Amino acid sequence: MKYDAKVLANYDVSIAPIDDTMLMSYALFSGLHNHGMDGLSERYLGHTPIPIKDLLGSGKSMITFDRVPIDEAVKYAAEDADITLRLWMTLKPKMPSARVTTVYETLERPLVPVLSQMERHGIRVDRETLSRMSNSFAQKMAGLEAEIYELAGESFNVGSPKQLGEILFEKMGIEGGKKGKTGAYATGADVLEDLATEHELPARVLDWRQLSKLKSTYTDALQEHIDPDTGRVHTSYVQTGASTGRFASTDPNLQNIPIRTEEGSKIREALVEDPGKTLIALDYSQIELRILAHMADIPALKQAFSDGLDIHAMTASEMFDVPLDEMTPEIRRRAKAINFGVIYGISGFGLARNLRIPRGEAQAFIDRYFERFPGIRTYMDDTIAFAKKHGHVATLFGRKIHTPEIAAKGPRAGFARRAAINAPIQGTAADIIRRAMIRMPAAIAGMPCKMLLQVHDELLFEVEDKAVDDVITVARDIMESAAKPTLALDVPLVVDAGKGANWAKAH
DNA sequence: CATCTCACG
DNA sequence: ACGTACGTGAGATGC
Repeated sequence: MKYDAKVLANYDVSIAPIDDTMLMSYALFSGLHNHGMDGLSERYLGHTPIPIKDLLGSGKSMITFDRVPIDEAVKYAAEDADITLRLWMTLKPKMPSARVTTVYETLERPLVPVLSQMERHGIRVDRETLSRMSNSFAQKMAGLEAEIYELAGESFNVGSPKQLGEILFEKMGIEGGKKGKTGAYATGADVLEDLATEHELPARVLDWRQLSKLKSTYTDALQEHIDPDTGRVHTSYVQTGASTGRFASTDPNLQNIPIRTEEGSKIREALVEDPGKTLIALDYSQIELRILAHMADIPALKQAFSDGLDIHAMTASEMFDVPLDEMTPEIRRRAKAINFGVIYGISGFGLARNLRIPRGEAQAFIDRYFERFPGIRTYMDDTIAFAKKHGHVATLFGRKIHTPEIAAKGPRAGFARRAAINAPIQGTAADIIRRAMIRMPAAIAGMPCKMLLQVHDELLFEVEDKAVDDVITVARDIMESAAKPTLALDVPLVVDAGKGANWAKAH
């Protein structure tokens, strides 16, 4: 429905009320299968729809729908409408559960016009900034390539993991090359970082890879996504994109714009305000840990959030018996890794790899954590037991995430258990920001302000300069109270705000 | 088209 | 004994 709503909006047509079979399927069956019309048609109607490829072709010779012969277009469009109606008649009676229906009606359906608007607004991208950065990256890469060829004693494709593996582990004879399932040497960043302590070449390759990634995926690709009509980039959110309730962002993905490294975060300087306006970024502080503290009912964590303390420092203090005023960055870093690990369904192996410590040590940390916060283990055990009994887990809003592999044997069971532990936490956070987004248009109605982007725990707005502080006040209030009145969380939700001429400055 | 790699929360 | 942190999308390579 979102796609159709956007097409119709070009002709000033709006539609209400709506139903959407894709969203109905998502509310009913997230985690079980995908929710596209073609798949649903095969599953429920036993009918394979005309593939759009048959009309448009693919790749370079692909045509647009307006150039499809009318008789073919009619058959396709009529089938599309017919199947959608038949799917609706099939799925509507499958929604007897009050909770699933509530999720569909309050967290899925109302988002369609909200996301349509955001996608239509798009965000302004400064092509010149990207172009300059692209040239700079290209120069630096060329310099690195020369060094790499010199160190290797020959030229090769640095971007080919296969060729790089052969250079490192065969030609140069570096020890410790490990081949994966497919017989290729592993050359991921973890591997190269280890080698880089002893060898120049892998260190240079790591630098090259970072630049290559930034250039191809961001500075170059983003320019190609600038709409010539609007001068802006219009992402597409896939409302059913993640099983947990999060969205996916595609064409381009604006939910993975770099920020973690200094080089990378400069990309955000190219995502800019319209003249006379300002970008505002509001993000939830530690929302998943807050939800964990509430769901697992951990008094110490809840108290720390209520008191506005540094949660990772508090965890470290509790775990390692270090007073807060004697906390060191290294101890805090370890506690932070453990806190994140808990959200992901912690394992000794995973924590050991993340912290680069022996597995036994990591396991000792985890044991200690469970000792100090026994509610965490109870939450994990209860969640897995629930998943085994019901075949799904749920968010605090009642969103179901099905866990069909929870009964599997072997390594798949481990994946399923960790996913089951994570899903209610990640999913509840997703539900909360969805609620904020749904309430936002009414809250900012009349203000010279547009909501542009969502990045899982963050919303980005474009606001006329004079209204910046008012919008921050209003939008923050909507976000911080988004769980209410459905949920009475034992922890406060806190939203940090920033503003600036571009996305980097707004952070 | 599968695989590897790497960007984000 | 084995293989593991959760959720995503996209570009380049190579078959």
